[in-house]
Amino acid sequence: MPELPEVESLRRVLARSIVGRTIVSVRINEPRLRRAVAPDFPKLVSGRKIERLRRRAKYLIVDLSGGKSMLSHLGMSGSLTYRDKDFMTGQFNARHDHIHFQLDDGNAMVYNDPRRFGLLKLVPRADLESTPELSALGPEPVSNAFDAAYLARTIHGRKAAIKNLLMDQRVVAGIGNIYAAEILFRAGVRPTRRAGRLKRAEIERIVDATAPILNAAIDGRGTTFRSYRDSSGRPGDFVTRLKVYGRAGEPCYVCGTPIRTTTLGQRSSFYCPTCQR
DNA sequence: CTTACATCCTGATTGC
DNA sequence: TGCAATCAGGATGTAA
Repeated sequence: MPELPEVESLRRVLARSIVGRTIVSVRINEPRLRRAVAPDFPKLVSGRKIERLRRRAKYLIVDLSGGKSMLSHLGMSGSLTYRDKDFMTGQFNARHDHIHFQLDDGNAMVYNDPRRFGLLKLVPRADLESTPELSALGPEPVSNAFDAAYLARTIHGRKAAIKNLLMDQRVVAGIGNIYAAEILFRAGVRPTRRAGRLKRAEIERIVDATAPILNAAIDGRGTTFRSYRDSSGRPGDFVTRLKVYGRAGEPCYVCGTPIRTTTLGQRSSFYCPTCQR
């Protein structure tokens, strides 16, 4: 379920505990994720030191000693949690704990994913940019590369709904269903609008709304709508600041009009029919 | 190239 | 209460 803010929050919290640690062993309980984890994964990861944690879009990249990086994506229901050997022992439901990373300080990191839509693979660091998962990604939404000129050029002539294109990782990388809804509310643009018909001013408002929404979500350590937890098991706070997502029928905070819901690209969409045109 | 849609899978919630 | 239908933060592969 994680979008960019959840993965970034995870990266920041997890980094404090695991950077500098060495992975002494890896146990695979269930290799069948969206694609199967390679059988030689444990052998190749064991003995490697964790040098750095990075994020690209919704991917977490764990740089290991020896020149390889672990590329991970949490899919809809994945989580990477830090298990303190003294503090958290026995407090977790171990169901769906698919991959267990034993660290040299006695603590552990566990990949848990009920729906198994996630990804864990090892990639030579030099090949990261060309690996299929990352090679076609659009710009980071919180970066200078994502500006009005870029977005205007990219969606020019497109007939798809703007919300679907904001969630298209090739257009801009890291936005999912929750934050697409929130960004469009802040921009005052209805999610169903055909992207190619947007005026320049509307495109500018979308771009201008993006970084504040995502940064505020990161500050709140992400959104816990149903089950997201950060690496320490703590829920995110941004749910209390959602303006439209999950608020069908409730009054718009700006104008009081009931929030509406509709379906776009098989995902539910929320918007204020008054504030968003 | 673009768009629409099914599909992978389990669990929580909703509706009758 | 019980059970079935519906929905869930995502990405991809196929077809049109």
